[in-house]
Amino acid sequence: MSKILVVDDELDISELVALHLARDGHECVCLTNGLEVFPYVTSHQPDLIVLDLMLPGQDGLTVFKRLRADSRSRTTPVIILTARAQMSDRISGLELGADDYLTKPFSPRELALRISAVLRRTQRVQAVSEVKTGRFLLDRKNMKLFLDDTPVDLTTTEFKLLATLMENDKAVHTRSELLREVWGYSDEVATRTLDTHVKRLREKLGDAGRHIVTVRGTGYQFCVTLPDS
Amino acid sequence: MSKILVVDDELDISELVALHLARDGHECVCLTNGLEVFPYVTSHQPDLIVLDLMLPGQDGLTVFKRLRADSRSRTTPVIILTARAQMSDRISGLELGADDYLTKPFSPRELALRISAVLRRTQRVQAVSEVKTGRFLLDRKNMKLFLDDTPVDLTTTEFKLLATLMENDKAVHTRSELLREVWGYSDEVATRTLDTHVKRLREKLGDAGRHIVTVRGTGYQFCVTLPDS
DNA sequence: CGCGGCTGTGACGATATTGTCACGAGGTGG
DNA sequence: CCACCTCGTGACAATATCGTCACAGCCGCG
Repeated sequence: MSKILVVDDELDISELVALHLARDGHECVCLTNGLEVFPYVTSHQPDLIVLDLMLPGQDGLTVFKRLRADSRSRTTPVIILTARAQMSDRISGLELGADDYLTKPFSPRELALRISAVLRRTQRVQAVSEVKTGRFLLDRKNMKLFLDDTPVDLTTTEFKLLATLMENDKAVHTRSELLREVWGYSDEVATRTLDTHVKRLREKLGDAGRHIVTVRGTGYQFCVTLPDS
Repeated sequence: MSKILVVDDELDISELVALHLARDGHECVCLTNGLEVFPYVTSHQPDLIVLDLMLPGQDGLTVFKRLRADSRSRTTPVIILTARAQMSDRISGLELGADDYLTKPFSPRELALRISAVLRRTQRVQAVSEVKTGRFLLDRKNMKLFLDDTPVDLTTTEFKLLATLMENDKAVHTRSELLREVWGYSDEVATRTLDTHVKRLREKLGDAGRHIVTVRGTGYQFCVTLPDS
């Protein structure tokens, strides 16, 4: 469900945590060295990071500060793990804007619950702006489409058309409905504009263009799953 | 700065907390009875609620569940106060989506820090003073840009524009959004001001100017990494 | 007071996007 | 099987958007 990065030099803790997270359906990656964190985060974009402060290579607090200073990871949720003796570190972490922290020793169930709570907050925001269905991810806020995680450049009209079609899987949109919602036409017009745009959209989508299904005499629908043929 | 509602039947705790919060510039209101919370929240819309579980009238957990069930308060940040003996309640609170919790006895400073951390997440009150990403280092405090560790002289408007674009990697900023945030325009204006400044900024950045990407029909985005081409 | 730096503006050209047209392909009903 | 209707497509023109440039105004400083 979500990509969780766990950074802890104690392998028994990481493995126990990973087991719990996998049970919740998350994809979990474990790192043990502070120097590995930043390169991993900027290239893999995890949904959440569990970060121990006591790390070899580069200590957790330095790693955290760097994550918060970089525009690619400054909003990535981070839960900091602290030892009881490190009360001052935990307060420093809070001051830097960690999303949560947990004091060792902790129960894996509690960590899993905190992770769920943080993800719920951050994914609630995402749910409003993103539509993810099948091979498609539609980012409304940024007017971007990703197909198989690859960005596809769409014009604003193409994006609006696709977004309208994807709003409800398999919903059939009439031509007049699409012309009204995407183009603002208010009355019946005989125009090939819609056809041309559907064509251009299908071209840009390549083989995934067939997810836009023509309903003859009515309009078009978007189908995530297609019958094999 | 923010309206904080503190709900605790122990007045000495509430008053100590209120004193600390006032020191941080917050406006603090204290309630002692669980039945008073919901009516107050729906009419006053506090920015954050500190909620003790042990309450007369209506216990804190029931109050919290009601807050989360109502659309007016579903997203209001809540920090739950628990006694050490109530470990099961604290986990129940997390499962319901509390933003944080604190176990009694606690230091008022720690609560104040947690409140700041939660408000920071929900309100984006503070911006990181330094943004370092890729070849760029943006020093907000001194209004300085360093490109490949070399200082680049920017005017105040150029700096504000770049800082806004760099806030979140790949976030697309519309023209009207940029005109509002950098120039303070409040309505739609047809102006080439933004284009001219983007041009001047790109000139000063040299080859790194291509990190400012035009999104036709929408505006601009800042991309730390660019596709090779 | 003059000069230089900064900023905003409008005109114009370049580029991208969009709409239209004509024609053919494909589907459907009689 | 044929006529008719609907849709797809390629080419082209129109329109919208962005980039650029030159200039003017403002402000601060020497």
